[in-house]
Amino acid sequence: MDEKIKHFSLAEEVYHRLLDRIIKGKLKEGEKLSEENICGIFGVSRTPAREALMMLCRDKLVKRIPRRGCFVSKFDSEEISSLFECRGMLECLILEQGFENIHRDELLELKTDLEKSKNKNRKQSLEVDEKLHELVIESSPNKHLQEITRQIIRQIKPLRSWRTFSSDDLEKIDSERLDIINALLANEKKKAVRLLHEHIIQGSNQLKLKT
Amino acid sequence: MDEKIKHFSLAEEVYHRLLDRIIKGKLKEGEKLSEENICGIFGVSRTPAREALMMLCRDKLVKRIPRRGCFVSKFDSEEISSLFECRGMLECLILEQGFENIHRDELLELKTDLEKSKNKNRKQSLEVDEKLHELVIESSPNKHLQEITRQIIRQIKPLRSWRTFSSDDLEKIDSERLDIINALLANEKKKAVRLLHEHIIQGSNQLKLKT
DNA sequence: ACGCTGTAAATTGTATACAATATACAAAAC
DNA sequence: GTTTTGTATATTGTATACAATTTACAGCGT
Repeated sequence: MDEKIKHFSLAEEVYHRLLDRIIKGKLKEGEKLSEENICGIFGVSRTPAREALMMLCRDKLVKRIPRRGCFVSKFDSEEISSLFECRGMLECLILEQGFENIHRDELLELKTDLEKSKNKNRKQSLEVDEKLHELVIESSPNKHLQEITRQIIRQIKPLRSWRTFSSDDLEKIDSERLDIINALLANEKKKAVRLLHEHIIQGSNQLKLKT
Repeated sequence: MDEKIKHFSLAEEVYHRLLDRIIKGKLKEGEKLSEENICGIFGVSRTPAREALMMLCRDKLVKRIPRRGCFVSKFDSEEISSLFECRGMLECLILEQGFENIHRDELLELKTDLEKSKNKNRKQSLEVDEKLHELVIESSPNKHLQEITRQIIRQIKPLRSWRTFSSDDLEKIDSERLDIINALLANEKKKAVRLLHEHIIQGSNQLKLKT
């Protein structure tokens, strides 16, 4: 499925494929990523392998220790809190300012998707989640604020795969999302911001239970 | 002056020296940074030169166009506004939450520095500015929010060197800073936040005049 | 004079070879 | 048995060689 995307360079291709593995949890936190290994897996030389690792370091998904190598980033409970709090602050800041810019039609579409995905597979649920937050982010007129918010979310992504959710959890999360969408549709700004914040912190708490 | 710092690798050393040149405006916006040139200047091979360029891309100070090379980032008037607005939002968000955490003693020290640097050289003025904003940033209990705020500021740094300020401008900026410090010392939170925001937007406007 | 085309030069992307350092493990000292 | 130390191995950091692509420019035609 990644095959369709044509990359400019091998480095980019290796980067995207490693990124995918990290996000999907196939590479676990703390795992060593040696350059030779990557060369072997993807059939490239060390140069693009190294560059791919540097890009993952930029995303904070990999940590490089000089002369010792690269490791999939590890997050303790405190850092998870910190990341989600930061995300919460940014998204709420955006929503407070961009509330009026959210398109009702996309919101309604999302609501339909959400109702369809209810009681369905987890993948669809994640897609709806991403769309909802992306809709919020896009409401900001400030591209840089958008970018750093996406950056924080990218950092959080792998965490979700390291945790399995109960169907109860999933249902609760879905209903939180529905509430947010409804508040947005009803033009209830303050409520929407509050719910969005609670939803994000809630996500943090569920992840921390596992750790 | 950079010589004192011992770096782990050549790549890091080249990175820091290029960074310095960009921030000081010795490398102008849009300028081509070919790998061979960098090799020649710093006496290293292409590998560390390339890696240094990648690090500058991470900082958004350099833009890489595939198969065409790297160029010092260029900012149009709109992007400058956007960057400063983003910075303003982040610093104000931090100050609103971290107001109580700002140390009075460091603030008083800074005030002394500011009064000493008044009517002195521009370099000292810049140092006071950095300290003030760093003091605000450190007041946030959230390390990630701190980091992304510093990231935005780093992106803005070169802009200042591309503009020469009149002594009137400098005096005005200094007085703005003093007002902020006084508001912080007087525990006038709302006023401090408002002044901080105005100060940052003011900085943006002064830069845009040139562009 | 202007624009097109093709070839040569220059530059980036990739692979590989070499150097410096860290890791692992075995032997010796306690 | 534990710790230390030295050597071999493995891995990262750096340099260089090769491939692919872009850029520059001369030559040609109109």
